[in-house]
Formats: sequence, structure tokens, C-alpha cells
Amino acid sequence: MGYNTRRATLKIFDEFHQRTSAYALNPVEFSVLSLIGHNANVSPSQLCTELSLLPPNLTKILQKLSNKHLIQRYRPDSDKRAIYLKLSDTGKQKLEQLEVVVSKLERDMASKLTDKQLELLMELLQRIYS
Amino acid sequence: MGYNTRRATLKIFDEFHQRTSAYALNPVEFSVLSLIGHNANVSPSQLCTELSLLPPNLTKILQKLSNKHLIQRYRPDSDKRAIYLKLSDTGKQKLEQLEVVVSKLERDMASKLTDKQLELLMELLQRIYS
DNA sequence: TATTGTTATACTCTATAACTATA
DNA sequence: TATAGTTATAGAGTATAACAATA
Repeated sequence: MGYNTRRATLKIFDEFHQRTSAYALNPVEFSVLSLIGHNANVSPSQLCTELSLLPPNLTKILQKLSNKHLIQRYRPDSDKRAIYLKLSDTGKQKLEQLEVVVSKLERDMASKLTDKQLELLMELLQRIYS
Repeated sequence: MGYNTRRATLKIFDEFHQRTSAYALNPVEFSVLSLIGHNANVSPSQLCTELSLLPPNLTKILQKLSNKHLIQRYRPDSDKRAIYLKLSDTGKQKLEQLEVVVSKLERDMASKLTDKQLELLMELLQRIYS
């Protein structure tokens, strides 16, 4: 099973790189961008939990996204240790574009599956890791 | 989809490490050992193709397996460039033990799935990457 | 000249420890 | 004393180029 999930991941990630090379973001970085986009004011620690990333590694991803002016970080008055994350206008624009590419990618990678089968595949995978 | 396959892979590999730490082999190294075990006289280039590994990286894996006295390498008379791989007696023994652990691991990781669903999951994944 | 496999090496990804600032 | 996040760094995994030996 691990063999099959890994082979599928490699294939999908390879195609992801080919189709999104103009954005210079890898799949995990895209996930971070997407989660921030759909959960404004999310914190780094929440992202670490949700994506199984270690804090030091997430910090580097956030620095990269920040250097590309895709996200903004600010410290809330309620807790000056914490950081809230949200997308910049550029970030929102890029995310929207990327989501179109990625959703087409997903459909193409599953070209041998019906919509129902793809949905089922997702559910079975989630039952494995959750 | 890539997100879900990756999360599942991470979970499975993590459990793999916990249950097989005594053998000091990672999942890919186990796959190499297993493929050699079930395909005597397979060549490194065949393994590279089958497992999507690059030759220099497979070489390192084979050196590790060889240092552990799990495999034997020999050059056939028919082509002195090529290498044939097979398991040593120790290798056969270790593989047999590992396969018991791994097949139990597989069943446990899919505890929320019926046998039929697990079988289906495999087939859907293979349709993605093949 | 092409193929098989190896060596050396660089790059990316992931993991650990120590640190700053705030609570 | 504990928590959020950062920095520095080490280690594992993956990639590219150059090479030796054989076909």
C-alpha cells in the first residue's frame, strides 16, 4: 500500500512541477498558500499541525512566500508572540490561477477514473491517514 | 489528490519505521530486497525502471544491502557489464520475516477498510500512476 | 559509439537543538 | 515556567555530470 501511494504521489508531484513551473512553488508550498487563502488569520502552528510540518521548515516556506509578496504576516495585539497569516492581493491572484491549473491536473491524473471513483479514492485515503 | 496520497504515504512510512526499526531498512530498501527476492537475477537497471530510482541512488542501496550480507551480486558471462542480483540465505530469511511484519502493517493501517475496499484502493492508485 | 554500473557531488527535504520574545 | 516562532545546522533523500569497463 505504501508503495502504491508513493508511486501515485511521485507521478502527481512530477506533473505538478511541469504544469506550475512558472510559479516556482512545490506542492507543499502550494498547500500552505491554499490553506492560508481559505483560512485567513491562520497561525503557523495551526499550519504545522494540519500539514504535518515541523515549525523550522514551515518558517522557511513562509519566508519564501513572503519574499514573493504572496502573504502578509502580522502579530495580533491579543498575543504578541503569535503570528496571523493572510494572502496579499498578489497572493490571492496567484492562488486563484494555481487552483485552476491544479484542479485540471487532478482531473487529468485521474483520467482512468470516473468522478465517483475519484471521490471514493479520496475517502479511502483519508480513512488511512486520519 | 497528491495531498491525500502524500499524507497516507507519510503515515504508512512512519508506522513502517516503528515496526521494522530492528532491520534498519527504509521502505524503498525493503522494496528493493523484496523485488530481488521474487525476481532472482534481476538487474539494477530493471530495478531502477520498476521503482523509479536513479542508478546512482540504487547503487547506494545495493551497497547497503550487500554490506548487510542480504544480497549477492555477480556478473554473468554473457555480458560482463551487467550485474545479476539475488538474495543470500540471510537475505531470504530477513525478507520472510519482514514480509510478515509488513503484511500485518498493511492490514492494520487499513483497519477502517474492508478487504474489498483495500483491494479497490490499490487498483485505483495503480490506475493513477501506470 | 552505446550501454551498464559506479563515483563524486550538489541540491532539496526533513529533523534536532538552541535561541528570542512574549505570556 | 511555558508557548510561538526563528535561526543554525545536521542528516536523509534525490538529482546531475563525469567516469571505467564492456558491448
